[in-house]
Amino acid sequence: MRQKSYQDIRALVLARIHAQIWPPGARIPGEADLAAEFGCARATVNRALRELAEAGLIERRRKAGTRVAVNPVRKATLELPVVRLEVEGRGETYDHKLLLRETETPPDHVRARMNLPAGVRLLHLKTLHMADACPYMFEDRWLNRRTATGIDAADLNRISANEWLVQNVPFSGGDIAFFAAAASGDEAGALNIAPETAIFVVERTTWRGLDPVTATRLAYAPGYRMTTRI
Amino acid sequence: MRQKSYQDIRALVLARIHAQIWPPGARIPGEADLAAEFGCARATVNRALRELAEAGLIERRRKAGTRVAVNPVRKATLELPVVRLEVEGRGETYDHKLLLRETETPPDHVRARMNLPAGVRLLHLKTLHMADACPYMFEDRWLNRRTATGIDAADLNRISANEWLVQNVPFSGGDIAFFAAAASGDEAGALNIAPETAIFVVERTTWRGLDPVTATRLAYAPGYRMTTRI
DNA sequence: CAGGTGAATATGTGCAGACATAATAAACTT
DNA sequence: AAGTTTATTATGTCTGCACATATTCACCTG
Repeated sequence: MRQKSYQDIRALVLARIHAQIWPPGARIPGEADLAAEFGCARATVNRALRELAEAGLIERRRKAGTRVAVNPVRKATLELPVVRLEVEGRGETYDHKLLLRETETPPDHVRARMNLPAGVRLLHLKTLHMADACPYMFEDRWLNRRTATGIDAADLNRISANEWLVQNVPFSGGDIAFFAAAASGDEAGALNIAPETAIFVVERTTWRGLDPVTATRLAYAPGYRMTTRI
Repeated sequence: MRQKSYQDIRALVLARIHAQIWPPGARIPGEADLAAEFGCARATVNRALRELAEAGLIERRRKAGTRVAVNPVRKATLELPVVRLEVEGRGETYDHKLLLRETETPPDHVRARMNLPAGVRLLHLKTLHMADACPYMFEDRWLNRRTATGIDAADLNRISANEWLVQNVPFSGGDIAFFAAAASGDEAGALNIAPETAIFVVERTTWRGLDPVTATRLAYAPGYRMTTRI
């Protein structure tokens, strides 16, 4: 290891933390010191430490220095791909059925989530996503035509609303919630399971600036596991 | 905005993507060009674009250049703090009860998750975590004494195993799964709910190098929502 | 025309130096 | 002694330059 990369430095620092040479809470040498010790530029040390800080393993503050995190808040990154790619990524064939497409007045909890005034009418979609011809996920979506312009011209039997949106309506942010619920009659019927079965639910609201784009409730068929590594 | 920071550049590029000046799939100018246009160093542009790439909004390849992602795989980062901090962070008072502490032979599925040979005996812990004196989460944990050395000396009535581990056994990685399940008798009893109620479950296995440290199943009380923003 | 080869090019990373900024510690004042 | 100002210091970031590396594309060759 003649020339040291920032990844090498990161690994070296991580090793010392794991070996408890620098135990939790301890202050580690400054960037300049480490650069001198490892024989590289301070910028290189900086990048290594910055990444470790982003991962929650160390805490950095100006003047105060860098210390090993006492309660390392592990950050898990979940990838939220388009459903089709998620299914195809596992080698299964994807398909979807549009079950409902109506303009309706949304229930209050949806209206509240989207921060819209009373009386608005939204496009309501219900879609069943399938993997290898088996029910995979039931999607209940409310769409704001003001931000999702062009949705009425889309052929949602060919391309799912999910996919149409990511490709056509760039959004700036969103809220996501994951929880467990007992399957509603609607969901049980679509997924072909008994009502009240425990299912994994994802609720997502996306925004374009301050304007809501869409609010969705994704009900996954029993057995679904969302996984990641840290 | 006399001097431009990498955050400014990032925002400028993001704005062009949102405004569809650079639509999905389009190739954007090279770093050198952008640096010239924005009047900053290439390194600054590089950092801005690197962060956007990490967020999944653009895709970069050497020689091929940078293009706007067609299917932006949104990455949600979940913070997984120690239970106590999660509860206290919401202004509730935390408490926990150690319900079981035995050395036992783990069931096969646990043994498989931890990649351990048949016949091993592990420390088995059951803990009920509470928020404002109400059952909050039931934790079923199996611990490997080889990696979690010192656990037998810990006073797990004062500090939860969860917290003892993060502070004493640095781990190098782990697998996490989130899913919904019907509450088992054990879980229903501890959480004081009806059996078969839909609950949110997190299963985590952590490793130190190639050696397993612990395998846990966290069963959250009904109503629990794991949330984040993207 | 198939297939290999090498030049061209965009990103990836390293370095040294400089200044900016935040937070602490020390000095000073009232 | 308490509060305020000032100096110090470690991290944060920018610049300009250099070289590394992965691809692509054009070209050559059989």
